[in-house]
Amino acid sequence: MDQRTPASLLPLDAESQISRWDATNCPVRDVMSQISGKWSSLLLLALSEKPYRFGELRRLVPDISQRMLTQTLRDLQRDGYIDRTVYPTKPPSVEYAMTQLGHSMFDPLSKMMTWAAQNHSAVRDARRRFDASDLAG
Amino acid sequence: MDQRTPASLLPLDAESQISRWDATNCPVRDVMSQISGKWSSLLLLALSEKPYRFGELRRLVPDISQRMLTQTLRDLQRDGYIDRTVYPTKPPSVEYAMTQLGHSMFDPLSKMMTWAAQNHSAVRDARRRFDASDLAG
DNA sequence: CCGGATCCCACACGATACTG
DNA sequence: CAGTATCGTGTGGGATCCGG
Repeated sequence: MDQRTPASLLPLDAESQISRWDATNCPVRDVMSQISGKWSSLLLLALSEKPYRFGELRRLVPDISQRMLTQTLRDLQRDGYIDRTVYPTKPPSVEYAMTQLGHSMFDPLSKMMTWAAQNHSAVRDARRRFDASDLAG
Repeated sequence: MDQRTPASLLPLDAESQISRWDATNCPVRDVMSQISGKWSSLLLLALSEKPYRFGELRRLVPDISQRMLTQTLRDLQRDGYIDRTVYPTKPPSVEYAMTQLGHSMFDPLSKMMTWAAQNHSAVRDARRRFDASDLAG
């Protein structure tokens, strides 16, 4: 099925690799903790298509609060995934656009999201089975 | 089962897609919220190689607490990514092994982890630049 | 050896009101 | 329009002790 041992990173001599990934020294967690926020992936999905303005993003993701929209966009900008451009028009408008780094990151991320969408029912089934069988014990 | 065109999922007609992904109705977040836990990806990385016992995993990820190791393994089992087998030996031993579903999920996940490891420095640079320039203002 | 039970805290996230 | 400021909460996660 899948060829494991991705490019290089995971030669998976686990004893020598994983043991060094403590909390303060793990690049994977350092990078992914941002992406795995509640709204990051959805905003990246939107911006992977084309740039959007603040209000547009707000309408695209209706159940996000202004606070979290601002904060998530700021964090994504901080990590270099998106650019923020202010146009000093009469009512000011701000446009967010995905950077090159953001696109290169969204490529594998979108595959994760696709997998999640396609296998959602399988995961839900596994959960129901687990809850039904093992919980009473 | 998936009424919402997840197959193509990302043709990114955002107006018609994202707006429906509210908190209670988003398969992507439902699946990924588990994976994006602090320890899930590391344990999946270890188990993608070969099965491990509880104590072995504990030694592989030294800074994890027993509580979180137990809980994370339980959640991964619940979602169908790993199997748990108890051998009733004198001191009981428990082995965890990745399932087929787990391997199919780890394939895109490992690509995300590879990207994170390879682009860690770029992200860190972006952060330093952002903190230096924008924070004072 | 493999956990469960309990206590506790930090922080992500939400709701609301206010500003340039 | 595009944010900031403040307050409150749920929960992911750590430390520790207890049990089969």
